[in-house]
Amino acid sequence: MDMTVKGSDILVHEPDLDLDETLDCGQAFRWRKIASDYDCTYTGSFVNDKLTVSQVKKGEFIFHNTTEADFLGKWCDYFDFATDYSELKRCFSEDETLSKACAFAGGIRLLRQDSWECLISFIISQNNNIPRIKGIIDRLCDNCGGDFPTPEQLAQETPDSLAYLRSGFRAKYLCDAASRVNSGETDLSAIAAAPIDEARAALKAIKGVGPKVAECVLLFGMHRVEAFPVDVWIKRVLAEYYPDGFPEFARDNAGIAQQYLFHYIRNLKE
DNA sequence: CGCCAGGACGCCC
DNA sequence: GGGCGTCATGGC
Repeated sequence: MDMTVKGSDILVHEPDLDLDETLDCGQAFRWRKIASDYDCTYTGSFVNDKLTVSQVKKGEFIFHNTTEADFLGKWCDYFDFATDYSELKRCFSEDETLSKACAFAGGIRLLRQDSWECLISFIISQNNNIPRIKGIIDRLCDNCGGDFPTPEQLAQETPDSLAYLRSGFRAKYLCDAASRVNSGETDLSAIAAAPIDEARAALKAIKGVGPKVAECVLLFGMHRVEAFPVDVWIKRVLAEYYPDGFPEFARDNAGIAQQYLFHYIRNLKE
């Protein structure tokens, strides 16, 4: 990645990024495509820091109204620009299916998201579809003036007071998660640094957090790239292409491989 | 209309 | 420990 400052914008060159593939692949739910004269433009947030970012053409981006300090201190990390995805894809391409998945959507990057927002978002995601997940999270943030609620804010709610979310049976899970995080009973920073099995167990102590949601929080919210969320789509990939198990060589970055595979299988028409 | 969704829980055996 | 019905809601 290289960057140059141009007025109030930051121009970025990064071949291993595609905004559509990265911001609309089911890892984050608060990015919205807006009309623009560029290839595509998205507006969204990291915690409560807003950003509008455009893809001018393949591999070329504009981070609008961003200072160099903001870019280097925040967005550079969020987009995981320090990681060499070309090297990762070369490694993955040893496997035939992974090779196809990387070729299909080579511009996916694993965003380094906020653990609290991820926890809440993926509790909402269970047995749900992506458009409706986005809608519920929209209503949650609209209720907080456009920002994502803090643990303290959400801990004051009850399943009844969250009825406006229309999140169904998940509302009671949101309340349990908020209560535990707000009280300190669940320490997300400590979990992020804990051995992976210990971290899994601590997350699953929260009501409504099972194996799948725990893996998503570890992967997307704590950047534990060895975490491997298995949903209905990945189950299909494993059954169809990996009857003898997922390749050992990709295990340390299984979560990133999972992102390529998830996007690949979901968009494969036949 | 019926089937499904980036699942987890509670109960049963 | 594994299998199955249930849980709200709405996208398609």
